[in-house]
Amino acid sequence: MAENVAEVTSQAGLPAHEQVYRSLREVVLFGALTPGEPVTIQGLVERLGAGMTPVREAIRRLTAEGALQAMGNRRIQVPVLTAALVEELTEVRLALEPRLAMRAADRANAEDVARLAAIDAQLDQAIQRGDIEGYLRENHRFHACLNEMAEAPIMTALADSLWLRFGPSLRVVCGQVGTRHLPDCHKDLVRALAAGDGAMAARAIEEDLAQGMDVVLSSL
Amino acid sequence: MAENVAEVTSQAGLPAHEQVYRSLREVVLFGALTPGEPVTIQGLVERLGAGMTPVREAIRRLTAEGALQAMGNRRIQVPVLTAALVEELTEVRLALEPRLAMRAADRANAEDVARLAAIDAQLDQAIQRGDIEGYLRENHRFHACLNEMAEAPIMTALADSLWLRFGPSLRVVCGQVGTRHLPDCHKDLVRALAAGDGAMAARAIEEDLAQGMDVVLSSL
DNA sequence: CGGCGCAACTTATGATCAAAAATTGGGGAC
DNA sequence: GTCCCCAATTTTTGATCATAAGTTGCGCCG
Repeated sequence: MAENVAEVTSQAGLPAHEQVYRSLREVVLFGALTPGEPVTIQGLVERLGAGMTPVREAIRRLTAEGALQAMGNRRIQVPVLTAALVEELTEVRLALEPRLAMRAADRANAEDVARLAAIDAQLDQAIQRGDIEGYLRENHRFHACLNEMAEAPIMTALADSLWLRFGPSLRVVCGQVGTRHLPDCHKDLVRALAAGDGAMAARAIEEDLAQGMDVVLSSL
Repeated sequence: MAENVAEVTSQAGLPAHEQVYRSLREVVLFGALTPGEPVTIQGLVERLGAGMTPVREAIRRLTAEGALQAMGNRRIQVPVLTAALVEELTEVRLALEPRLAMRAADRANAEDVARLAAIDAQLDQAIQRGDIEGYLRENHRFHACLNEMAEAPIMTALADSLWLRFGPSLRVVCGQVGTRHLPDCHKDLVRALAAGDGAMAARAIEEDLAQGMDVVLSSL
């Protein structure tokens, strides 16, 4: 091993701290780290083949977004969710994401809808395959894409940071229950977007979201 | 000059990057920097008497929270709000803060109410005095205190990060219109909390918030 | 008006010092 | 004699700095 900054993410031209940030973000999002697992600077320095400063900056950034948690005694770990936190996350997501979906419905053109449908198709395949990593990736991509369509940078950023908070737990859940029985109300959503029906889009995302968070909650 | 990390904030025992973060946060929040003003690492190094690494980390953190903005060409500035952004900010705040107020109303005890009332009294004094800095500080403290009472860490963190986004503009506005004519629906809110009336608290905060953001919006 | 060069700033490294955590060994209790 | 708990030591990790190298932007000269 000992290759450079990351597996796939490494893009020349970007500053090292940005590359480290993206790698680490993916790591958190798709569950290479489990909740409670300690994150050490030096560990990342070795793992990513980067210097201390970029790693340090990336960690601070992720910490500010809630993806990592700084313990009092200068140690850092992936946050462990409690039931109360999951409920709060659900409440906030329910406050934000339906709004985003509604805006997206107002703005979506045919090309956008096709893109989403394509992602959803890949998602289905991943589910059929039982490919957890694939499910997590495509599911996130679907929502990220949808949110981006809303053209509401602040809300989108917030929604993204929320995702970082439950990503690791989602991975754990998938490991326990497999990819079947996971929510997928995306079909309704795509239909709603195609029809430009904001209210229906909001309801679809609400359903998807509530189901997803419920699975997380039920796994403690 | 050349004293240590910051005017008031400097607390021994805290890591330097934390101290720098707090100083810089206050600087942004209470308008020592105006929107559009460039933020340089070296400038802060000199201004705060800290090393590069802590400053760098603080900047990344604030950037992740939306308090600062990274231009593509590695330059950093205080974000400039557009009308669209202010509207979005208003929408998100309206989605979050009434909820927080409602929760706060459920939990507030007499002591909490007294604390808020005390802050509000100080706020009134600042307004009478025409003390812009005081107004900004106490106003923020009032809302921060209220949000904390809701015992919803995630929502509180989000609300705080939103505040960082319009803080600088709020300062500009105050400079233009003075401290009179600024919204203050805090009396209603304190009453609602004392009565444990969540709906009323939500309405009060909604009003306060809408008025405040309106002032910001009207100043472009 | 376009291109060159200077100056300011950023990025990144590696060394150094400090603080926690992990480990190990000794002493006492049963 | 064995086991457990505490304390000193070792080791790992974090924080910070000084500095080297690389960019960017701007202004000046042709």
